[in-house]
Amino acid sequence: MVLASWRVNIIDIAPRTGYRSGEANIFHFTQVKWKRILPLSNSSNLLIQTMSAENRTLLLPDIKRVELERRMILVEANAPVTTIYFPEGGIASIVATSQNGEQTEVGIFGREGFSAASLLLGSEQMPHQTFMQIDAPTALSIGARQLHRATQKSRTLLDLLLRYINTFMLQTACSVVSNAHNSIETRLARWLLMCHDRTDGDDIHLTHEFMAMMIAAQRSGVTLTLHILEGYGAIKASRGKVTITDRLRLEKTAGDSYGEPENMYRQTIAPFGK
Amino acid sequence: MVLASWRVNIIDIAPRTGYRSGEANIFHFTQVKWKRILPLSNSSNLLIQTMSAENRTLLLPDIKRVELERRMILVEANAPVTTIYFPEGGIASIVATSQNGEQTEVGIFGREGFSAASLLLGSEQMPHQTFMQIDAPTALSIGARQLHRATQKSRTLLDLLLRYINTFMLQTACSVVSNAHNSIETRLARWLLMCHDRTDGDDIHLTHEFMAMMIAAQRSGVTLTLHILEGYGAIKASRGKVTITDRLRLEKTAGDSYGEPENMYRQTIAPFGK
DNA sequence: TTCCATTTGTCTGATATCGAACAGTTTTTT
DNA sequence: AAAAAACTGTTCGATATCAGACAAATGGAA
Repeated sequence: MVLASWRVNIIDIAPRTGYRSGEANIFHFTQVKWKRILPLSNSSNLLIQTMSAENRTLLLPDIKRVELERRMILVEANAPVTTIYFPEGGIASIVATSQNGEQTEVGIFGREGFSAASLLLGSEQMPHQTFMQIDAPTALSIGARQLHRATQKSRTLLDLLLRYINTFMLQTACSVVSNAHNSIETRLARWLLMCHDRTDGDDIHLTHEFMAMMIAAQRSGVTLTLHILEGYGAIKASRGKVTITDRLRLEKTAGDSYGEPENMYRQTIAPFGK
Repeated sequence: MVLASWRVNIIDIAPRTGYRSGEANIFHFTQVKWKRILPLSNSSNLLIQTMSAENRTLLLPDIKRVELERRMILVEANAPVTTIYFPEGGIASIVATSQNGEQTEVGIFGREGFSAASLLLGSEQMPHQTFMQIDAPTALSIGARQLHRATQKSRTLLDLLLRYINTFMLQTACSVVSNAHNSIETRLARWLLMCHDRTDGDDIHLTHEFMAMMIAAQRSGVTLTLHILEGYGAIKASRGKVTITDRLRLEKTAGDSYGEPENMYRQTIAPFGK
């Protein structure tokens, strides 16, 4: 059973439910906590940071600051989006579910992006689910309708968000290439780098099972590959956690599968990553 | 050597050059012929067809009708786009080239779309190349600057084109999934269906080598798989040509890897496909 | 017609990854 | 503290696909 907690923001009522690997849909909702609003200009979401003061002022009345915990669903598949989130940390994952229950990641975003981007491309719903993979300390949330209205009032706001969508499209395109040609080792290195860019510090809290889904591989293959990367001295793996110890070594392993979307983000939006 | 014929429209000066398989970049330019302008409302490009008469009027002064022949490059990788094409037939392919020279298709479009869509997302250049895979009888062309200006004047025009971009993003996302989990057989079936949707009749003129690149497989694997599909009675293959004889059978083979973007196009833009 | 580039058919062994299993370890729940 | 659940380490045979080769067939060019 999956509760649609994303429909409304709820204060401390939803006990964190466990999940079983192997179930068709393992991502259950979890709680959403309200936080007081700080000045938007202090937001660590890069898009909020980058936009003009006027655009921030335009959004301000409709924005709330919330906490996004692990496994919370931000966008339900095939259901209208009501709330948009601009994470101020953490990592969200967009996944497609096949008829046989297989889940495949088609993209990730963190404080450099926002959820349900395709709303701005005119579609209220998509066949993909978006959920938090790693806690966001906080995120700014705004009603879908309110955001939509703001982008109609301000063309510069729309343009900024569209530029982000462009980098996200490029990320997806790179995943097409990576899934087509790269080894598990390369894919995992690329993916760890993408997570590293979006987190503070060098620790990534995730299980092998999760990573397996993200890079479209077997769980046992991930365990094996993590050992190889550990052999290079690039990472250190422990239960539920991977620590990046030598980023350059990891970049070497990822080769040209990593970097294009990140560079485009830097060129067209704002400084990003490590 | 790749000549940048896409920079200007040229009348009958460029002899069609041959190509050798195995070269780093096998796609050479070919000729562009001018055609007289017919009323835009008669265009078989679905976006042009679908937009309001006002939006067509807005574009009209800047539009030319041209022929796009096989292997012509519509968008050069990492170079500013100057001309946008709305095909009235044929198929264009967007490919990424890795450092080792491997080419991977990240998407296709025909008369349902237009080239260099990311222009509207604010980027003048992308690391991908777009070229004609199958002749377009004709296409409507317009300067990048002119199109950009038109979308700033008309929000409804922009919205229509953004809706198309959304379906294209979904197509790319489906390719991520397909490359991750589907067999060559499934991938090829999906890809043939996508081509079938965009062509008149049931013949698709392409070599196995091309198809191999498109679905990220070996050429010999494609030959083998075509025989399997032929065994089902789904297609008939001959030199340089695949004929779809049983589309339903092909859809069965493709399973749920095919259909999502096509359905979204139908729901949000216009009738499409077969 | 003859020639030659292109395309297809068909092998081969090599190998990365799958898919599944099970034991051992750590964490959470009761 | 005991029990259950979750996670990791490791193995192993099966297999889809790779990667490369070469001959045969086709079609356009000379």
